[in-house]
Amino acid sequence: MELKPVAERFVLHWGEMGSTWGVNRTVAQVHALLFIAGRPLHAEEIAETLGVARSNVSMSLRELQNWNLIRVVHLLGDRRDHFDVTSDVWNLFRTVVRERKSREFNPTVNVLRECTQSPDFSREDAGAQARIKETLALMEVLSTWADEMLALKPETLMKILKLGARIQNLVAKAKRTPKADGAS
Amino acid sequence: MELKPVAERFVLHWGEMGSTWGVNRTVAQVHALLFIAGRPLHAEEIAETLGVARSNVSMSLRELQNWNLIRVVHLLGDRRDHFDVTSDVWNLFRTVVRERKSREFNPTVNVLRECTQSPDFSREDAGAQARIKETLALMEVLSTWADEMLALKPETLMKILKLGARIQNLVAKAKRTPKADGAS
DNA sequence: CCGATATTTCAGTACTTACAGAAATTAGCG
DNA sequence: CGCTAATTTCTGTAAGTACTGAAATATCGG
Repeated sequence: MELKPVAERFVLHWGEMGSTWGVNRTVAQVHALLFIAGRPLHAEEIAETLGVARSNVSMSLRELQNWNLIRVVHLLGDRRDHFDVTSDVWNLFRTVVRERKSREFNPTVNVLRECTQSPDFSREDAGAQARIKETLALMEVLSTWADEMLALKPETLMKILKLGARIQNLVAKAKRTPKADGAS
Repeated sequence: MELKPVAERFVLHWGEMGSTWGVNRTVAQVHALLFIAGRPLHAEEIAETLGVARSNVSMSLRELQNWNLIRVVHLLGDRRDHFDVTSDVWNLFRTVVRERKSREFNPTVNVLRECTQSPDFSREDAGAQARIKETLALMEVLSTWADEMLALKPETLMKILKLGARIQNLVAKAKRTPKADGAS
């Protein structure tokens, strides 16, 4: 497949960002290619288009599957696996956030919990104890909040995002008239 | 400086997470050590405690300064630079989010903008054009939202976080009675 | 069940990044 | 202005990661 100029730019940029996003260049490029192609591609076609080894594509596809970003599909009369990525950016966004949370956030919450529950915890300096507790408390609030936001319908979430900082007015109002927050 | 068991666990864990957070092990360990110590440390003390080369600490401290996570302080009668990290977890959180946004998010927003404005953009498949535009639109909404949230006072932000998914009730109510969202 | 095609695994190599130790530079102090 | 302590920069090496090409395995059609 020949990429048109903007598609090529997109794929190359996605690849460059990969390292800051925690995946390698090829993985990010494969993802970008599938996203821009808008139809399922087979490994051979991906390898040719990106100019990387077939085996490298195989590994990258597996990695993308671990991220829940792609799925295998089959076309009638074609034995080859084809790979499809969601073209819904909301879905993409939510999957990435969910995965990164579980890789970059949850492990630390767990360790901090273990730290505070350890019999050795009381032997630490008072200040250190306090900072660990505060860190854990903030992370737990953020974790719960993120899970709840991820569970909302995209339209609802979008409304909240677009409201932006004006949200504070609603929160302030809710405080004055507690009934306003309803029950969940 | 001898680390007590929980502090050691904390520092080692922070170091292990470093790679998923986009910094190397030593950088994350130095940060963890300063955070847990709760007082400014000089490079020599850091190197000894962590068991790494003095020069490595120097590079790591520079990196942490690039992240706006530490600052140099001086003690009376001591020529050496001492390094202090904010012990306020809210500050830490906001700095990290701000920095990661500017490294992992903003560059892509810029490239996508350039893509859509390129004269070659119209030559792409209609579907590809649409997906790039949608991606850009979502990222711009998220970007604005994040900047606004980062600008709020911690107490306000905390209230919003604690409200969690119940926020949608306020948003729904605001829609029914538009005055409720006030003006900003 | 055989042959052809598709896919995965593996071993070696190239590339990148992290690190130590030495050398060079900077900054205070007498 | 020279001496000493502190810090940074530099160079080589080690460790880690990504990638290729080949070999092994699996899958499907006939």
